[in-house]
Amino acid sequence: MIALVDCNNFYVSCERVFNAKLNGKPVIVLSNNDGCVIARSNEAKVLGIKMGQPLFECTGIILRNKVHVYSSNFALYGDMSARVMQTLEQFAPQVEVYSIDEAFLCMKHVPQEELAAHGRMLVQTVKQWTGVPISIGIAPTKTLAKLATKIAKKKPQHQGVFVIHPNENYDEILKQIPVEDIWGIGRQYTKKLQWYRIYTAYDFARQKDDWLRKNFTIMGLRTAHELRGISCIILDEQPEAKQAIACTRSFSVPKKSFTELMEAIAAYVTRAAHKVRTQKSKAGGIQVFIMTSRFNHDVYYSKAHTIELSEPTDYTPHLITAARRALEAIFRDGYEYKRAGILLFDFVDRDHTQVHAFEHVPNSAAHHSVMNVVDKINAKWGRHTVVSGAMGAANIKMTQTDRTNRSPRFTTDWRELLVVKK
DNA sequence: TCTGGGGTCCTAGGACCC
DNA sequence: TCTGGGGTCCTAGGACCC
Repeated sequence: MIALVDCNNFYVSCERVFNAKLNGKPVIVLSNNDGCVIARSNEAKVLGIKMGQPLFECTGIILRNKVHVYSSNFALYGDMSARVMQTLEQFAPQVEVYSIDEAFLCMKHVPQEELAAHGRMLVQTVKQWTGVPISIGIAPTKTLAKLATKIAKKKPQHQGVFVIHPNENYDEILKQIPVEDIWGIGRQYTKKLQWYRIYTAYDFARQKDDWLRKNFTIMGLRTAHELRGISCIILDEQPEAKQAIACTRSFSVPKKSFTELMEAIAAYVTRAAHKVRTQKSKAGGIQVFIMTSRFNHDVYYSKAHTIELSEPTDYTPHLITAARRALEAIFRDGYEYKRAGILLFDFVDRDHTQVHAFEHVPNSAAHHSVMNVVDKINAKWGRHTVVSGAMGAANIKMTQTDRTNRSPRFTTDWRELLVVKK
């Protein structure tokens, strides 16, 4: 049996841990630049605020209902996530951290008849140790565990836990689940399924294998099997190193000049390169992309350029140089760029890199030491203590993004600890 | 006026090889 | 009228996830 633990309205719950006044009130958390709604308390959901909705579309609702609005504070959410995961790891032999607010747990050490009670114990413990409310679905497969979690959330009588037992007939449960609520069925597939008059998880699971395979690829077939109780997606405790690492941002104020864009891109490369070093890889390629607002169709410009590096590297200055070449290839004067980003990929293991036969790579050991020292200093004194000059002052803290209502970094910055009493 | 960011996997089709 | 038949690799694009 597999359990899926899902933190309820995670970002909102993180804010509530440090601000009890928010309990019972409508609260939302916004994306970068305070652009879209990315988390909502139950009270905010009831008001009709949608996931991903642009802020300007719901200002009316917000003002009328005194909705509490927060800019995103990922330093806080990331740290709270780690606390939740550490707690879970004490109660399960295997834990797969699936996202910032979700984890799959192996439940095979718990007897069938004790699963629900065990789940309730986890709910209580995580709440007590971290302050974060969670819901748990337990089932024979990951896809069913996902469904079980949805049910657990919807019905308070379950106390945050819902179990689908392998031997029970759960057709009635599947009949209540619309196809769009199935893990792996998104917007396009929902449309397609409805066209075929397939409306519930029950309908979907009953379709013939070859038809599923043909219309929804191997992924759709796998999903159907999982709904039938046949496990196809294994618990993956240690996911592979990433195949690509990206850093992209929208700008609150559009950028027009090459210099401005290049400074932003240097900042993104710096971030991504640090992540690459953390997973002990070197990147063999880099892609840079820039685009104008995708909502203005009259003057839309969007272009990407990829550079293959002659030698895989994790050395920030080399990556910035390559990024500059890529930007030179796609930059056009006269546009108002609204978004830019970089992607690093084609990773090789840092410790097993092949040296190019004819190209002498000078100082590669020195480069390694430099990056090592930079990373150590930044880990100790803060991410922006030593940065590349190419970034430009404005980009050092990526301050081009607006976050007017960010809460303090309660758990990761000594200067921003929660003040109980002055 | 204002619209997030970071990933994964699969498939079809073309290039190329023997 | 006939016009080989498989492979592999790469890429772009489309779907999905949170």
